[in-house]
Formats: sequence, structure tokens, C-alpha cells
Amino acid sequence: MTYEQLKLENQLCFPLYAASHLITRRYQPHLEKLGLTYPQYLVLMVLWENNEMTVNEVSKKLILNTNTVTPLLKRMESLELISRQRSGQDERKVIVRLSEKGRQLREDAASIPGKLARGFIPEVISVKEVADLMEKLKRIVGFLSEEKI
Amino acid sequence: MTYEQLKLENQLCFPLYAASHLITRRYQPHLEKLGLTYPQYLVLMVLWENNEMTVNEVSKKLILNTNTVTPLLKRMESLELISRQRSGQDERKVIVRLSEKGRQLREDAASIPGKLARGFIPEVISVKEVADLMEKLKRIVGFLSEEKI
DNA sequence: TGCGATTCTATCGTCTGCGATATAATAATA
DNA sequence: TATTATTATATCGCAGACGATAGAATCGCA
Repeated sequence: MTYEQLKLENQLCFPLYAASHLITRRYQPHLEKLGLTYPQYLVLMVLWENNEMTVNEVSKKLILNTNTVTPLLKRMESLELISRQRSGQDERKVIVRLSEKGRQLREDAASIPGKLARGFIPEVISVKEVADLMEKLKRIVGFLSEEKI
Repeated sequence: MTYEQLKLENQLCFPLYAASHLITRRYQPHLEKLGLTYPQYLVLMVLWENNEMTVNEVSKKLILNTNTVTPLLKRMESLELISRQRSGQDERKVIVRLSEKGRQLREDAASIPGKLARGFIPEVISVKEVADLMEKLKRIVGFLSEEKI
């Protein structure tokens, strides 16, 4: 009987967990200057691409539950980054829209990914390898986020 | 001026973040049967390999801050999975040890990684590709978790 | 039309996760 | 030895993250 599989180093889940947290930590000082948290930054990225979305659409896009997204959006509303408004067509829906402030943050945020990429890519991993990594991760995310499973 | 880099789909951070959460969700139903949360499971994996560790050693291994680990360990102590005891040699240190209950959970947990792997690997990603993914992630984790940076 | 099923958002409780800070013990050094 | 610096853990406050659940609006179908 072996417990090899139960070792931290032999599991995919842990490097994934650790890498995710570590990269979030790298973002943190840059985002702090803009008064944002990492999940708030994710919401803005989604809204920058599509200014008007329902709560449900945002949560689907970020693969988060609505009970995570609702308080997140309320905090962002109180920061005046977005507005929240009940839909007239369907009173169950809440439309989320970027505020002028939220829209303008895009310019300030634009330089962040490049800064982070320059910070670590060439030293440990090539651009090609990052692309390969992303492709695999997206495949996994795509599969695991399918409803039916 | 382009905002291509700011798109969710063009960033490494998001698939990492999403994949990490999604895999944790997969673990959840299995861990629930054992009365564990995912971070508690990580702590146990570390202790199964090394029965006696300080709080600091656990936090280093899991790449978490001690202000995350301390309450986590206290909850695990109240669940009687571990014991916590001040070191005699160095009164600043707290020694964390597996309880009999914590030790025995290893047998129940042993089947979990295999179940999850069978659940998704062959359908989306080959064993070889997973190994490649892990190698890249570990390289990133290794680099980002170096103190000096 | 009417009513049960579904959809959409929100609330609650619990467990992370982390920055800032506190406190005690130990180490280093003047 | 006395003082300062460092180390180890803990506390506090806040922001996620999610399971369970609630409540209102809409849909689907007899």
C-alpha cells in the first residue's frame, strides 16, 4: 500500500492552488494603487469588454457563484466603479454597468499585465511555454466548468 | 492603443484562478465525507509526510501566511485532527502533531486523487500533458515563492 | 387561466487568505 | 549585561468563496 499519490508534490491541485495565490499576490501592489482587489479587477476586465451585463452573466464569466458576486458587485457599487439597476424587461435581473470612473481605470490598468509578465516570464518560463500552459489550463477550465458534469 | 492584454482570455492569471477553484470544488464532495475542507486536507497531506512540524514550517510548505495558518490549525485542533503544543526548546515555536484520528484519515483520503484523476484526465488532457503542466506550474511557484523577490 | 417549476438575485453562516499589528521569546551586539 | 533586532505566533479587520436557503419574478403547461 502506497501513499505516493497523497504527497503534495505529486498532486496537480497544489501547484495550481499555490501558483494562483502567488500570482494574485503579485498583482496586489499594482491593484492597490488603483484601489482594487483582484476579484474586482476581474469584474472590471469583464465589463471593459462588455459594458452592460447581468449579475448572472458576470458570475458565469468568472465561474463564481452569485453569492460571491453579489456582495462583490455591491462593494464595487459603493466604490462607484459600477452601477446596479433592476432590469425593466425582467425584474429578476440586475444590470451591471461601468461608471465613468470604472471605465477610466482601464487606462491605468493597461500597463499591469505587461509589468508582471516582464517580471517573471523570461527568467523561468518562455513566452511559448506560457502559451502552452494557458492552453492546457483553458482546456481543464472548459471541461470542469461544463454544467452537466 | 490596444487593450488586448487586459482581456480575460489573454491573461495567464485567470485560467489559473479558475482552474484552482474548479479543482477545489471537485475535491469538496469527497472531502466533505471526511469532514475536511480543502486547506485542511493540504495541512494533513503535509503532516502525513512529516508528523511533527512547527506552525511556520506548515505555512512555508503551503506558501500561506501564518495569519492564515494559525486559525486553520486551531480549527483542526478543535476537530481533534491535530494537537498544538509550545516547544520546550524554543518557547516561540508551536509544534503541530497529527492525532490518531488525523493519522487514520490518510487511508480514507488515499483514494481521492485517483478518483478525481480518472474523472477528468483522459477526457481532456493526457497523463503526459498533466505532468508537463505540473512541471511548468512548479517552476512558476518555485520562482514566485522565493523570498528575495 | 392557474399553479407548480424554474430562474435570478440576495442573505446567512462558516472558512479561508492577507495586510497590519501586537506580543513574547530568542538572538545579536554594543 | 543591557539594549536592540529578529523570529514565531497570534489577533484583528476586511474581502472573498461557497453551501444552504429564501423570496420574488417569470415560464411552462395542463
